[in-house]
Amino acid sequence: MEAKAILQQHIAKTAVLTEEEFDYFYSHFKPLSFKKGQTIISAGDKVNCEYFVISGCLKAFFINDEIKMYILQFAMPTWWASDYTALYNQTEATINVDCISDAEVLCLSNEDREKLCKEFHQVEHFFRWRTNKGYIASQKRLLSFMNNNVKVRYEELLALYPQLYNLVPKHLIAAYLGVSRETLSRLYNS
Amino acid sequence: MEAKAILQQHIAKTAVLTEEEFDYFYSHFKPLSFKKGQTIISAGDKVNCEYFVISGCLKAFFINDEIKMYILQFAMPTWWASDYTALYNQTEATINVDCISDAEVLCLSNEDREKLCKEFHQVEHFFRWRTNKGYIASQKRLLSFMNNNVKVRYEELLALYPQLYNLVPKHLIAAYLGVSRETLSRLYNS
DNA sequence: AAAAGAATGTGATGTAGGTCACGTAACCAA
DNA sequence: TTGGTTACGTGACCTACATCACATTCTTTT
Repeated sequence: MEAKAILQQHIAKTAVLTEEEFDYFYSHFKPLSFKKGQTIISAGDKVNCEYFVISGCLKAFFINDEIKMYILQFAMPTWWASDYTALYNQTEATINVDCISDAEVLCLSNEDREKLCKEFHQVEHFFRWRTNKGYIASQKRLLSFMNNNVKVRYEELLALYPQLYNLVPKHLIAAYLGVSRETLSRLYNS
Repeated sequence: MEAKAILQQHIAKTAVLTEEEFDYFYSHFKPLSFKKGQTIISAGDKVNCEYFVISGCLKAFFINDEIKMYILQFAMPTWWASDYTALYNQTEATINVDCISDAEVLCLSNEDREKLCKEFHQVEHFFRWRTNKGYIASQKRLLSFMNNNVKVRYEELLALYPQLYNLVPKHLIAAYLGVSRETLSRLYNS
């Protein structure tokens, strides 16, 4: 399936748009292809867009002073990714986004999103719903962080996204769970 | 200032409503008063409403099997609180909400929110913006959890909400930070 | 096919924070 | 005012996970 149809199906779950309206909506998205390892957003950048994943897998991550990486999100097909703090506040990126595998994405600028939200009530509805989903997921992850040890969190993650196990190197899973790769390695070899 | 004016001012920052529209909007909110210690949502409840705080302070928290409490959110005036997972998925509450001090709130049902979002594009806009704020804050807290030790998180929290220091007992601050009260106590006595 | 670079496994040792136990002070409620 | 509950402090000890160091794959690149 091509990009347009994937986006259309994704949107149709929450918003009702005519073919014409969707065509217009879609015309604001810019298709981009990236190779494995390529960077989409670097800390320090001006952030203008958010990215809808068509194929492949991205990661959104933070690097601290001691050069340790923490992964905020893996973005698989039909997921969205960006540095939303930077995007909404028009500040410099503190979050990086790059490609775990070759990836195709659709890029939507902040201004275009806001414009489309204003023009179509249904588009605004869609984005409210999407953010809501994200918010709920984020709260759940936070709770799991406070409440569960690494082992439980690891099992939770694999139960939720079994694809990750083969797709993503273990040290990135560790970076998502917020533990050292050594600890994770010991964990599942027992 | 009374409840209506507080809500109006809060909404006006992101949504444009005429006086009449706002009156209609406001008519869907039910004012409620609670005493310190009273419960608003208990785990297991059916959750129908979200709550906008006019005065006082609420906490939204989770209790695990070992009867340990983790606080997801303190809700101060002009903040919203509920068990959003339960509210949106129409499932039983897993999160509790209760009153840290006497509190006045405005209660809005899930159906009314959705109805108002449908009727007024501007209301939908407001709720998108609100959830967005929440999402960004939640991501930030998650990152701080992974990246910072308790001491830094404690200082971060007090810098962000200095009122909490006097308003909220220390063991609740500990429950928000996800540490034992003993550790927190040792921390700020050094 | 060789060389270089990632990714992973595993031991030894360090440490932040948890748990348990007990004491004191503050705050209600009758 | 007295007894009970809640908040807070502090010592002794324990544990999950981090860090460092080095060995062993597995993957690219040339």
